Amino acid sequence: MRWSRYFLPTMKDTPAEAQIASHRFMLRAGMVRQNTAGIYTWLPMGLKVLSKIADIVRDEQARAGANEVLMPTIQSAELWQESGRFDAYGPEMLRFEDRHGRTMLYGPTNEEMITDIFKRDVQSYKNLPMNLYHIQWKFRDEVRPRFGVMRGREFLMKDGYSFDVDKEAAELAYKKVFISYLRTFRRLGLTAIPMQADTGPIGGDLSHEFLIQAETGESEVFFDSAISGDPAFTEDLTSDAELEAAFDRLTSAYARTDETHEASLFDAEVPEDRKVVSRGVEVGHIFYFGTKYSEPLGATVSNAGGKDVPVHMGSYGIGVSRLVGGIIEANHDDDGIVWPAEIAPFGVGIINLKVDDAACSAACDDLYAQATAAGLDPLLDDRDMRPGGKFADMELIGLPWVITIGPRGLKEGMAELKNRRTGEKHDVAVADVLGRLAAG
RNA sequence: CGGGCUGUAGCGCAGCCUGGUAGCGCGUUCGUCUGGGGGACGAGAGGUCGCGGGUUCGAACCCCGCCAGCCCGACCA
Repeated sequence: MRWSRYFLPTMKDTPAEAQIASHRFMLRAGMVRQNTAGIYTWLPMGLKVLSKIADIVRDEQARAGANEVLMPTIQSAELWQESGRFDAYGPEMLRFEDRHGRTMLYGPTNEEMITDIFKRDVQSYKNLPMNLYHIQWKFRDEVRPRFGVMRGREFLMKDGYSFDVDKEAAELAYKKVFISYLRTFRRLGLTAIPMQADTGPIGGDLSHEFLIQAETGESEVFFDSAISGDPAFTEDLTSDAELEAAFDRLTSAYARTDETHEASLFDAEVPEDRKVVSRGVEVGHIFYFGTKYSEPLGATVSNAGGKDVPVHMGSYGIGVSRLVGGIIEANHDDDGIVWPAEIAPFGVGIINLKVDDAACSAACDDLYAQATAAGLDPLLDDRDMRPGGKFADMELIGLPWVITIGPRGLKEGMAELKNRRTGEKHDVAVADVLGRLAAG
């Protein structure tokens, strides 16, 4: 992409409303614009990152055996009245009427709807286990939206739902998702620590939240530092036995948010030098809730004995749009964002220091073509601007690598290659720069 | 939803107290000089001063009402 043809409006000043780093940088780097409290438009570069995150989530859902569907944002109130949640869910749920006077709502979650979908077409345990998910916009009318996309009212979420014939099978499904989340977050460049959670308005009796550490996190977190060294964070587990063992290790160690924290237990279970007290951003939340929805909504299957039983369900959320902010919270410096490679909006930035110098522009165009051919997805800054602004903008948007070409170095056939994260700079022959980049 | 604050050009802000020609920096347009970390000079464009009402000869400014946004708290993926 050539910057001159890309809608990437950067800002030098920080809008007054942005308080935290991720919000500031997302506005300054031209990723989002706020429309009204807690509701944002995603501009091209922000959307690109959002899509990359969603694609990684999809990829990992597929690996875990889940099927993607797409349910609507707008729901009828009827199913919610059947489940009893229409009255139980507070004013956070946006309700309204259509022209016929039917009560509608903008879905804050989809348990009822997926249960209804399921029950129409699945009648036998032979079709189980089943895990269906979608990635869809949700709306929760938060009293006080803040922190940009980290706590908006409209947000993109992956929500998945598992269906099993009994509690034992359902718990295995839960554990599989638990482990798959570790891998998903790892690919996003994050260590998300699973913590024992309250089950909240979704309901149920087994629940974990996944939190990444960040100064600006909304929850206070307490955990045993030994957890983050567990091999389950870095290794892939294949057998059910390995998976269950990892689940047991991770869930038996102390890791709680302020909601469930018990100081006496923390003191008793965790040696002083392994105690971590910090803040975290919740990026995932999983629940096992048994037959809470299948019973009232009549979602039953025939079991092996020929008897109809309500399905055991779990639901599994990942805050996709929130992750964009969360990843920036965990990956930035004073100058801007520092993207993890896999979700960086472009693989490399190329700065043309002097666009009206024919040789310089030719060298940049050539390098741009090569980088494109190599699948690096480069962003070429071909704007007629002074160097200072270009450097500052490039740091702000945080691409992992930046190649700078200017007339001065070009006389010697040299370009500069800079690593955004480490700040290391090297003068490299233009002909070798992509090879050097590939070598790390 | 309690408490506090703010709405003036795309962004950041001054002006309001003490009513009288709407300003500054950045950005933006054109030109010239520039060109390795947000440059200089010159010339422009851009504003129903959040909305409605009131007071007044006259309101960005004073008064009343409303709306929106932000911060702290409670709440939340």
